[in-house]
Amino acid sequence: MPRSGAEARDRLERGALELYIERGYDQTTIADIAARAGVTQRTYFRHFPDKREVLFSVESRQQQALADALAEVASSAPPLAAVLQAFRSMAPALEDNRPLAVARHRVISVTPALRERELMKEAALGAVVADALRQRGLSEWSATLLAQVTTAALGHAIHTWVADRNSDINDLIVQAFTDLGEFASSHLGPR
Amino acid sequence: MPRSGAEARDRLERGALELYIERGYDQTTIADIAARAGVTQRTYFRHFPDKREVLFSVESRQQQALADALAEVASSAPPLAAVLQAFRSMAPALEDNRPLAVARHRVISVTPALRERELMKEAALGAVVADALRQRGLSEWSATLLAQVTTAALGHAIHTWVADRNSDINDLIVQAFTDLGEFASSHLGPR
DNA sequence: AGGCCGTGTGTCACATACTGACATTACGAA
DNA sequence: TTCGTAATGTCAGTATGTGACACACGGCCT
Repeated sequence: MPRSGAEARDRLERGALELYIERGYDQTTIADIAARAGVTQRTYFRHFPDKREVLFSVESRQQQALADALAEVASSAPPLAAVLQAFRSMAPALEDNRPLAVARHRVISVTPALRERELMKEAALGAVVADALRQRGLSEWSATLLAQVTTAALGHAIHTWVADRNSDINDLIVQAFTDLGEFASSHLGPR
Repeated sequence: MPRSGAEARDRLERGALELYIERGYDQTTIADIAARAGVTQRTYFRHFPDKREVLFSVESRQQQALADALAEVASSAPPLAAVLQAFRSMAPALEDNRPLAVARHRVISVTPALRERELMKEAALGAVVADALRQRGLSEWSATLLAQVTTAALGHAIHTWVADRNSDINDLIVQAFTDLGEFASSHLGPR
């Protein structure tokens, strides 16, 4: 009964999120997820490499979107501003499915195994930023440093966003970058 | 043959690192590690909760050391400077067992599962910093933001350090913080 | 229409990570 | 010596993840 395969994958994603929320990640088995989607365990593992990845298909799309956004930023823009602009361009897509993001976060925040994977995805985002910065001529050191730091700031903004139901992700991102600049220049080495 | 328990734990840690390096993480089984340490699988799992944690006993000591260092920094010091000082106080301990750190990094960098765990440990370090900053009166937002960002910078410094055999971790930490301040103030909002 | 082919799926068998329950051994204190 | 405790061993079981092979559906070509 293979019509497209994408449908089964979709059912698996939705079902997994439901089950993880209903009875918790540890109390959910792959067999449960597969059953709810009307497929076999083996089919689950053909769509996702492990039990965690089923929650993170969004991230790969985000990663691609970020790479595209970074490529489109004027090369004349200073590095930090370029990253900020790229991050802000992700805001609409995020706001669009906020409910899903909140649901996902509820599970992830109480499940160490999922938190680990989330950190890995954040690191992947950082790698994308680092690549872009390298292509803009920054040194290996500077590109990686800026990428890691800005990605951490983005992560913090997103975390705050999902925790506070009347907050705007765009504002939070800008706020994070602003505060960052303020702290750095006022407390360490004003230059 | 329970002499102290700590000895077995030690043998497990050393043996695991050896095996992970010799044949790779995926090609190593818990049974292998236990056998090399002269114990049973079950004993391994009494000392470590899973296959990854055996490489990260250093991190918990670092975490404690960082918490202590943060508590000792003069409360008059501005936040970023306080964090920097605490980070620098970890330098000697790091330099002391550099060879071990390099060996560990070799395995971790080529093993996604271990990289994930490493990110988790970095996040734990970030949580310690955030706690300290909250106690210094920073808002939840600022404390977390600064903690995440500075920890990312520290992580970058350490990464560079293990990759370059004639580098000094203390210098790299200072360099990271300096560059951070420079970038932030010169490219975003000079204040 | 009929036959071919590729992709998604089911089935089976298996290695390995982890866990709970209970028995056993070493070592130190009384 | 005896007793108690902490570390270990043993056993049985569940769950994750993987390889090999067979089957089914749908499109394509002639």
